[in-house]
Amino acid sequence: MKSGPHVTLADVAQSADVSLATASRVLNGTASVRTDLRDRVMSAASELAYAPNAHAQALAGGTHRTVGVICHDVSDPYFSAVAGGVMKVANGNGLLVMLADTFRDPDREVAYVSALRAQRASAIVLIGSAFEDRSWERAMAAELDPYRRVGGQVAAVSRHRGLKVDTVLPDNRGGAAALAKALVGLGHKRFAVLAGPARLTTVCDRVDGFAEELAAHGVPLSDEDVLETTFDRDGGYEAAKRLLERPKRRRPTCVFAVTDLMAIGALAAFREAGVSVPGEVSVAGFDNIPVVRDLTPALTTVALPLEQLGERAMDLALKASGTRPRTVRLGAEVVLRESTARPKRPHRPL
Amino acid sequence: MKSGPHVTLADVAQSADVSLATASRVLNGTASVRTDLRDRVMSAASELAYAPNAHAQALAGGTHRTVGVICHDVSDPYFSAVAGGVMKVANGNGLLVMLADTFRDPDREVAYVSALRAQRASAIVLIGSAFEDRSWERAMAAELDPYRRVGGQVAAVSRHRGLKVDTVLPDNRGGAAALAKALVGLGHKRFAVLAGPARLTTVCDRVDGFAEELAAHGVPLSDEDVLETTFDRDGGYEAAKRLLERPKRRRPTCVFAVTDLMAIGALAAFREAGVSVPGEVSVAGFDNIPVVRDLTPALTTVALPLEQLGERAMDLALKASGTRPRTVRLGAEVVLRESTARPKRPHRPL
DNA sequence: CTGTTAGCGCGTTCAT
DNA sequence: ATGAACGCGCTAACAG
Repeated sequence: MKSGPHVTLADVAQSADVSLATASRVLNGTASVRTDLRDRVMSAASELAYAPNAHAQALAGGTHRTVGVICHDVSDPYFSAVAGGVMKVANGNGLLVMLADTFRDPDREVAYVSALRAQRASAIVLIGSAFEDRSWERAMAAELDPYRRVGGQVAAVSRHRGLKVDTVLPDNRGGAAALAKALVGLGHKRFAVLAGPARLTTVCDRVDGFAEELAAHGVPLSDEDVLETTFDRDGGYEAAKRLLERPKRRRPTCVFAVTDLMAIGALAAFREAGVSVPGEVSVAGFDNIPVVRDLTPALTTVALPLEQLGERAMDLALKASGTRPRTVRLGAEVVLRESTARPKRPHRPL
Repeated sequence: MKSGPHVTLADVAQSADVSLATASRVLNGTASVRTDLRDRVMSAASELAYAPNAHAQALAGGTHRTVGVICHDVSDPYFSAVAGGVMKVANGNGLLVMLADTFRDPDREVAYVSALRAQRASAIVLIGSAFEDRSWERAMAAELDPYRRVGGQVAAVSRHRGLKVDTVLPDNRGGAAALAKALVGLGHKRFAVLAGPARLTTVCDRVDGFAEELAAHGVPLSDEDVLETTFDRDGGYEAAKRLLERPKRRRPTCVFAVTDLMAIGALAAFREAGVSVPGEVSVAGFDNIPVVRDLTPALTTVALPLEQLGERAMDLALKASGTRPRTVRLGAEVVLRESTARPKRPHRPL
């Protein structure tokens, strides 16, 4: 911004005919000041529409009331719900938040941490699943470590392997396992999983938890039954289309999409193809984003306390951590709705 | 943040055995410096994990690379889509954005502008419908005017009566009118409108546009056919419930919810009550948030270019405005889908 | 209770 | 090409 003729504290002080210090004191309520001076300063400030320079305040050792939030994609309901939780407690604590949207670009994520560090944000909250990538972790750590060394707080939602940060951990594994169990209990024996990029820890955890539970029940899940696609609605749509290309007898009776958004895409694909859900195929998602209960059929999913995820993360970031990174685990709960049912033609074991 | 022992430019300079000025020059590429010095500074900086103090930079007259965005509610798909657009172009211009969530509290909105002003944000983008409220407008103007006087850029999405700011204006009125026309064309003669708080300009524009077009076709819309409720999914649900309390013959054949989210709530209420859509009642929304095409029945709505709304607003905020506030109008387009159909039992005029 | 003054970390003239 | 010094706007010691 091409610094216009900003009104400064000095202007206010002069206009009120008091010293700089006095003006500062009344504006900040730091110390008591004679009433008449107080009034003069206040009216001068409002007269001049004075706005303190936060940069100068910060520099002079005043407080930083700003925290940073790094989010994969605000327009994804999952992330925006979590971000909402973060903002709620930030708001409650009188904090300003700088919300960065990385558009799912790992590099941009690192760049933003750097920028937030420059801003001297008092805390940084990382929202979104981490990338399983050595060099990325190294780059991230190179920013985060010095930041924390000078007192910066960091908290993350989801598992970040290499980073030793406070984290709020939804039970991806357990939730997926519980879902698998419920689905097997319904009688399904032939599954497909619509998975996102394997480098995302969230994807791995969910797929693994699901697969292991299936295995525990003696239900196979071959590699070709796990379709990797993009981590969004269109990914789910596309993967479901692929499934539909298979001959009917080789199709699964139940499809687990690792996120609700992907499940929504899958539902759309099935509807277009005239494949009835849950008549011909059951569909389940994960997250329980607000809209899925209003779908037809309402989506079976694993419910995560989305807002809480954000709230707890901000909580962690607000109270200085002691020695080791803390972990807050939040439960996941299977919500059976209409998109899943007993399979029509139960598969016999081969 | 309790200022830890931050690494400063001076530290880097000393460690590299050069002057402060030299260190500054290489780090900013401001001027050419001898290669060996350059290298020494660079490695010292990286060795010490130096992060420039953005506050000091800003204060010293350097550039501000941060803009502010004020958003009603990030977890509402409409706002998050628009916010996504804003972030996209901010990102593209190397800007850091401070995203504030007001949780639909008008006062908080003013408070945030004040904070952003203190941060010397180079631009402020207002996302969300304005409040038709004299004293609110006054308070807002009291912050905005001085801000712009010193070169601050302001842009808003939606109509803000009292504020003379650059604005991106979706065609709420025209879109609603076009929708009304289409619905009348389908044969509907008895409508209900699920409206949000009348103080929101967006609500007014949509309701008025709809009502006027109906009137133009000789279709009445009495006051009791416009149900005021909250501006969210639950509001739509609740209002639809109220509709269902009426005796069947007094029910509308078509319901227009002023936002898609409200329409989703209404759809849920009808489904619960066993009222078929569009069999017994047609439902239409407004906005075309991503998920509505995936509903069953897919929702008829008025499509707004949500991301573009944000993009254009950021564009406006980035290029200094000349004299008078500019207005960018963006069209709205009716998208007929399955949630609307010809009424089963066309009403005869009384 | 009030005013004066010394930095906070950095960009930027000025000399050199 | 490099270095010394000033000032951005403000808070927090220190005097008075």
